[in-house]
Amino acid sequence: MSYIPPMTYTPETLEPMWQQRWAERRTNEPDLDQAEKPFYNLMMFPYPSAEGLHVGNCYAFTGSDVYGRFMRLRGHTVFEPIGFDAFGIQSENYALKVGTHPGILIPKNIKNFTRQLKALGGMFDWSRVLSTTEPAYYRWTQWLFLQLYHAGKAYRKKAAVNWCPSCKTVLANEQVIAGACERCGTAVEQRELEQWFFKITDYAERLLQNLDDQTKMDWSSSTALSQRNWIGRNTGAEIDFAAGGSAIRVFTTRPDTLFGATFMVLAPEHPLVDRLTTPEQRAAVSAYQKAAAAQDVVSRKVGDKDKTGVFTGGHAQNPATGKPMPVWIADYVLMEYGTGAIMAVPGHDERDFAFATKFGLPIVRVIAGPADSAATPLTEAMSETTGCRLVNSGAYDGQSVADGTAAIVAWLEQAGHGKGVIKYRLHDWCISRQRYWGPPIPIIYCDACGAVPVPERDLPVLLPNIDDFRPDDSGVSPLARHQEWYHVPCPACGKPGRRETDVSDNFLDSAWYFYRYLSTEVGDRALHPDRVKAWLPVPMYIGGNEHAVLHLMYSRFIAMVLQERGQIHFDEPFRRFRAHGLIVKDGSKMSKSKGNVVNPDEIIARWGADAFRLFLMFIGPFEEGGDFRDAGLAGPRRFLDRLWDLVDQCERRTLTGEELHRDIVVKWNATKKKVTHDLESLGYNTAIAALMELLNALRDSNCSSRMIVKDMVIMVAPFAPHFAEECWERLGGRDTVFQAQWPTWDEALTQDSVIEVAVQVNGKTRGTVRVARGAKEEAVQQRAIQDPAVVRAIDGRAIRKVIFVPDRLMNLVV
RNA sequence: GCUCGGGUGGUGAAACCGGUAGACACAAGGGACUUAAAAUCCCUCGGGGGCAACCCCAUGCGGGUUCGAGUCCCGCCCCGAGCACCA
Repeated sequence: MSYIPPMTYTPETLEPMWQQRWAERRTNEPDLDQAEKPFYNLMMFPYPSAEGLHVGNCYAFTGSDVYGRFMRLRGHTVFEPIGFDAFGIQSENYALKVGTHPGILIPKNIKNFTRQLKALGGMFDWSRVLSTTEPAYYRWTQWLFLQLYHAGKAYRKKAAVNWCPSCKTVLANEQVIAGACERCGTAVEQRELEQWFFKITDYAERLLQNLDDQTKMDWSSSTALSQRNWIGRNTGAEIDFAAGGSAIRVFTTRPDTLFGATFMVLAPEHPLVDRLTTPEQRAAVSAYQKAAAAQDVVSRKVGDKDKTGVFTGGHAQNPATGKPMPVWIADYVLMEYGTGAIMAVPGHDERDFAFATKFGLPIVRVIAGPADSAATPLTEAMSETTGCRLVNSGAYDGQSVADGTAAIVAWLEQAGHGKGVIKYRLHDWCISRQRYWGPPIPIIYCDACGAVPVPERDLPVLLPNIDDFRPDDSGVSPLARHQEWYHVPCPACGKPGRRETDVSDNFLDSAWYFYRYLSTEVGDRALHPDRVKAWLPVPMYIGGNEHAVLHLMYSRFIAMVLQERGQIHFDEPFRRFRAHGLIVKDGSKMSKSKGNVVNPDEIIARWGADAFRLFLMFIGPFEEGGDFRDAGLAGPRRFLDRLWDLVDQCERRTLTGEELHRDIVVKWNATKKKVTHDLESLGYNTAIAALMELLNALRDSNCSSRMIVKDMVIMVAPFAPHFAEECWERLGGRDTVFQAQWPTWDEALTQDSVIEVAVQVNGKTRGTVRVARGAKEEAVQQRAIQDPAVVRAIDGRAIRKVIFVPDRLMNLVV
């Protein structure tokens, strides 16, 4: 007899070996044109930061990968692509900080990310990897801009940006800290610049309605809710107030309070301000306008401020009461929402109340609650509506808020003073960035022809590789300094033209990357029609809720435009979306300043990627996240060690069902059922617990059935792929465990034939009885009243009532 | 301020539709093996009482509904996330 050395589980050699085999055998590179049951398993692609993969990335990718591998074992051809979202302000700011060109930094970061992602063992198709910074990619980002342009969904207008007068550069909102530049601390002001916008507001209603369409969208409810709030649908009315020969148009959600509108407030930059201002007030008004403009965009909008404002000297007329209303300007009214002007109803709006109180303007009650009369004084704004009625409102007195609203809107329409309208909080998408690190917007300005789109054949508009990519005091993108790039003939008339020097928003890159994965090797188009038809929309998208509104909303919008242009066959790109939870460390958020950042490389080196993956999926419900504690890795690793030994000892001969212990057979079938259901619903933590239970049961009963062990290896494969591959091979499997069949179970064998039923007396559990499954009430009761503890609890009293839940519990009420 | 999500042992967490609260795992303590340590294996492990069989208390707090509540309803407190002068 030859000596067989004990097999030992060594992930540090085994994992790289399998990663290499997957690459050599092209295990994870599906044929996109011939797939029988295609399944597109998408996860949000990472931004390749200099720090490398963090635990949050690992968590998200593992959770998504587990699902993809599970679907593959269930017989689908799974496409699981990966790429890098490497353009944008994050990369650029980091490059500025370390003083290295992003064109040098990014490839380095991508290389590091690639190494780490491979070490984590994801089922990625590395033959189709992409980066948004490659000309072969952003050529199509620019093409996409042109699609929107030609669809009439791209337009230019002036909009405010944050401007640091010291750094002489545009700042993103997140670079403004408490009204000051994050780098130099100088007070930030706003500047008006011509920028490109996409008309996402044209789709507000559709974006909202599709959220309720179960056939198109099955999303995490929290994500859908964020989108609803972001779109912010409001019903109300637009009302015109006559003022000095023209009309001030306002939007209100409370037309029922029209009789309580005692003054008007315009945004400082409202176009009518000039005309309404009287000579005596002119100086004060211009000073206020100037001060408002000097504020940065962020602090201008932050609430809880003291109300400020200036009287213009002009008046408007309330169409309902006929009374004159002084017209004020104040920065609490925002130009970009509604019409930039409001009718102020101080009695029933908190902000208007504060303003009226401060400046001594009249406050009138027009809504009364059940306990109020028309004359009850208002000590604060009253915004309740339920059970309330209109007062001091002429012919409308006594009507409910709902009836009054309808009646006043009807009167406004009939009298020509206004109409009922729906407004959305959603703003058009500003895609211009006065920056370097992004795809140049493909537009050329010509004195004769205006803004001319770059012809498709001239794409990509390459981002020139300039050394000085810093923003400077010119106030325009650094690209404007690159003379030979900047000056270009007009594509329409051939006369000298100038390129658009802004680049597009990073979110445009990520709004379409999942189409590009399907055509990475096809150079001449962004959308591969047959593959788009076969693989999209995405059946399962997993990502972080931090992208609930921006990325996910923009991707939906882009799909709607592409569908209208006949480029794709759907308007909702993500059939299912699931948001994963957040990983914290020892109870608090991981951050560099706290020094509690976990380095995945170290974890993998110490415990192995499989143990790491198993641990991440085990620490809590995937959609809720969990708490990372280093000690916790021991459990999953021990589980793998034990399963490894079991594979080692497992019997050569396959035992038949009859030879196995009944308890084990039940446990085995119940586990297969539970693990399958849990994986379908991303209940990874409980699926792993069930596998651990089965392993414990096998060990306790000294059972090493080959049949069961094989099933366990398959079920553990989504979590611990390298481990499973090796075990599979040792059990005589070939090629890859991922071509195995997912285990099936016998429903009749998922429960034991004899079960324990709890016996309660007056709702308190006093004992249990073992009865045959499905036992009748009488039989259970007969056994129950023999239990000594139950007898004691009944204490000779008569049973008044019996509650019986078959196979679970009996409650005797005395 | 508004809108979501969440409060269960020393810790991470389980608990199907209202039906035996604490599965699974970590940590801790004790034991076996070992010259020793590591690893491994076995036992204990919400709190209190009792020699014991057992009994009482316990899912953030206070009420309620129910034969029965971690789960449902009402009112609070705390933590996390998002939105925020949106008319």
